[in-house]
Amino acid sequence: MVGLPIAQDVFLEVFDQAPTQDLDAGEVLLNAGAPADHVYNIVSGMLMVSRAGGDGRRQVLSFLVRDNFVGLTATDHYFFTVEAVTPTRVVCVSRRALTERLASDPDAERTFMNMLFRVLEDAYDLVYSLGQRTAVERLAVFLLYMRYWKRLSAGISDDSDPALDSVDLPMGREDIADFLGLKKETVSRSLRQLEEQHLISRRKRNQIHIEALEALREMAGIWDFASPRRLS
Amino acid sequence: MVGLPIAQDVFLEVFDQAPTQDLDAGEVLLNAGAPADHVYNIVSGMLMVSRAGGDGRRQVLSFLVRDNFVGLTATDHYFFTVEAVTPTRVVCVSRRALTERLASDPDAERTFMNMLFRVLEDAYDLVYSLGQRTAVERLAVFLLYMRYWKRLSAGISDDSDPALDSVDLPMGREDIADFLGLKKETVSRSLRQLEEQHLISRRKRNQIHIEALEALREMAGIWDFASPRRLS
DNA sequence: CGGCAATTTGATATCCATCAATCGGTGTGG
DNA sequence: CCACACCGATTGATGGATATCAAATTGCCG
Repeated sequence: MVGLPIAQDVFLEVFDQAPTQDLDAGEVLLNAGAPADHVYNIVSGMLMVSRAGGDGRRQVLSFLVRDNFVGLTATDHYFFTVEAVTPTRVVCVSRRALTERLASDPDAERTFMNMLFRVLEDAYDLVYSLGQRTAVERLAVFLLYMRYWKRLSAGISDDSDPALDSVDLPMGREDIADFLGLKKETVSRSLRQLEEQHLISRRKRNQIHIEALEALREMAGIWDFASPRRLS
Repeated sequence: MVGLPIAQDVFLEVFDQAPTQDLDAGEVLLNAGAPADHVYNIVSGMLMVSRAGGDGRRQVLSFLVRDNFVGLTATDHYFFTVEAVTPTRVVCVSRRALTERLASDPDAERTFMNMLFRVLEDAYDLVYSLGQRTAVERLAVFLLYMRYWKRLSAGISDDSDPALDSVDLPMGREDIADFLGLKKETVSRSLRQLEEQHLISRRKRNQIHIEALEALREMAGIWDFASPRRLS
């Protein structure tokens, strides 16, 4: 539905000869309310999925990177908006084509359903964060997710690879805030707080050096999550 | 995975000759960490699904009623706890049996996947509530969900049926609080506030009369949700 | 180098949490 | 049938975390 990390081998075939589409940073891929007739797979870059209330409030539901999947819904209209955070390339497949592929290939269908479960687990992780965790804790979790996404994007298999010591934050503070149920000022202050505790440091505004990974994990309380494997 | 409103016709067959199990109020059906070898379907009563952090914090993920489905995960261990809110009867099927049924019946599999999407939409509704809405707004949403659940449980098809003017809150204030990311005192005060605005009234402690349905919907902002159909 | 937008920082306000009674139903025993 | 005790809910008083409003600052791009 919203974002599915996908086992490449299963779906490459469907997406292989599909047309690609390039998006600039900030460009909208699809809008809430539009007919949900296509699904997309990310080749490179980063997308942001969000849902807007009628009164200007907005909740960011997820950030998606390479090999994630976006655009599937239970109904025939999207109920979320997807836009590019960085320049992004996607491949585009009609919903029908995907459905047919799944119907004709039980293996693919099984894999697909497992991915749905993973997305659901991610959603519940977010629920736990928003319902139970403090601002600094949410930021700690977020940074670990960014680290994981970087690992995915770069295809790094070794968790202790030094390249993962720093992570970029390509999205604005307000996007982070709307993801974590905070305000942008609070995001700033919480980052500062992590810095003062020497868990992170910053040279450039949007690049975070992780100084104390284990302490950050401690603060994030990742063991309270369904998918700690991905954060550790 | 956590709670799936299920199209009865598709699954009755699997669950038909399955053994039933009765739970008292407060009794635990399954514990986080246990091997995930069974799935359950609710016949009557209400279950509560929750996830506990290592430090005593707890997030209630959902309340489930008749025909909802519980116990499926992507991994081989439950990562949530399920307990009965009211006396509850469930039917119990081994995970293998369900998997086989789904593998052999494309229709069932399709239906099942659609239900997964619905669960996911519910999870994102909760994310929106926790991230963006105030305490009173969350209570308003919660009451509308309770109304919907009552409608499901009682099998009422007409949304304007006067039986739906009142809803029971069989769970304690603390359970509601942990579902909505609040504290029990705030739940009390928010209910009082809804009462003072004449949106609801109370005769018995756990029975809410909905005095102004449309105003309550307004306050809940249900149009900001993925599944407004179910709340209206 | 200068201007602009995003971020950070500061001061204050608000909402919700916390801590502490009190209330009110419910069940039990006299 | 009433008195009492218990437990959850409510209410009250206060505190703390985050939001809000308002500068300053930074860094980026022309």
